[in-house]
Amino acid sequence: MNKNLSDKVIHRLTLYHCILIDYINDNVEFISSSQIAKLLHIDDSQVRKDISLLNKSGKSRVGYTVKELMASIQESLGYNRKKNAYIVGAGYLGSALANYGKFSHCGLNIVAAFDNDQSKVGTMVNNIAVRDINELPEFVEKTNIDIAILTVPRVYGQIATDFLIEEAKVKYIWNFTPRILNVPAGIHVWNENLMANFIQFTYKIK
Amino acid sequence: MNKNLSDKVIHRLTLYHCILIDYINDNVEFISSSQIAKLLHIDDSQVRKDISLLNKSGKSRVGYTVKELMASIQESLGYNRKKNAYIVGAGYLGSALANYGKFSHCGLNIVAAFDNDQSKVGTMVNNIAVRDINELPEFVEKTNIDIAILTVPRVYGQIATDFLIEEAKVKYIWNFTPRILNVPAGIHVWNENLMANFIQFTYKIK
DNA sequence: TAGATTGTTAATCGATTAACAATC
DNA sequence: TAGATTGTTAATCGATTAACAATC
Repeated sequence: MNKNLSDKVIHRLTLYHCILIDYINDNVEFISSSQIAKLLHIDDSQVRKDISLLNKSGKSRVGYTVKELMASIQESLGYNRKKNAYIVGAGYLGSALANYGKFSHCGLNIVAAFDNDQSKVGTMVNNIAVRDINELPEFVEKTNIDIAILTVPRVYGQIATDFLIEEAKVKYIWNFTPRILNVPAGIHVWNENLMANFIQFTYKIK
Repeated sequence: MNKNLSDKVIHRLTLYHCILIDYINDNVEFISSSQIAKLLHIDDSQVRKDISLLNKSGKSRVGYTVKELMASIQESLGYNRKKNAYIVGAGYLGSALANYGKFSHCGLNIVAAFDNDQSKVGTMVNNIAVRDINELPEFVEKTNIDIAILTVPRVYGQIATDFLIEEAKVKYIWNFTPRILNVPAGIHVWNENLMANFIQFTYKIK
């Protein structure tokens, strides 16, 4: 649909979506911009502006229809579009992600996991087989999957990235390692840097 | 130190810090603003401006001293300040976080984990004891820890939050549940919403 | 010296907020 | 009707980028 939403708008829309899930669960039919704004500690006119970008309209005196608004956000942001991916690094974090059953709600489908530790190869995590990292090129050749979830230890972050680019034609890397990956143009990296985030979170403490 | 850095500046400084770790490991003595900027795909004058906020100065023709710059960021952002916290919800994700040994690098010290599942209570994850959630109020009374890492299933997110606020005087919640928590003013929530982030990450795909 | 890099100001750009007419 | 809420414009605010003198 509309592919011109800014990163900030997209981010807020995902938060609105979270709130809408609760409203659906509570069987509430309508929601107002000020209700959303209050939960997120933002301005209500911003909420209305974001929603107007979806070409969705609300009702005066009533607000927005919860179900319609949720469907609209899902449609615009691609919640229902299936995105196949594989995990690289089947350690604690990789396994936790593999065991997180709810990723299907945002269209993420984890198809396989890879590791170089032979004691892990052949095991299963939540019905996902852990395979030898050397099988990755062949796997990608067959499946054309280009999203990697990178959960290797920090020291292997760049080496694994180089391997993914050269041998597995990766295009999207969801990076859980606490480092900045050096990648050529055209490869998209999203950093999920827990340590950095924690610093930001607790910056003001004490 | 300087407590007036904006969220955006703090975020970029944490990324610079990641890069500096690599430079230290590679025994490189100096780094220029354009080297940092290139890795992060941002403007080099922005890097210089951010660093100038630390009251740090570089050397013309040479750049910044890697060690000094890293120490300065750590000092300003509180990497070395110890922050005790406990985990609420010892499931896969909670356990993965407990097993993540490197949190000490950003000053995070996970002291305990709590769960309501009696089959988990009494077990250990990475030398951290899993305790009964009902022991939490007493534990907080003794330790005065006010940072909670919330890794319960989505449905228990708000209930657990209410409990933490009312019974455990929590002030900071690192929220890993995919929902918006309803909290009174004065309680700080940092959302680590993996599903929302994945949507944002893959928005432009296809 | 010539050349590379910082530090900083001014210009630009984008995002948020305020305000209010239109609507039901 | 009176009142609450949307939709949208204009005003404000903040963040990024461009430019360049100063430095070594």
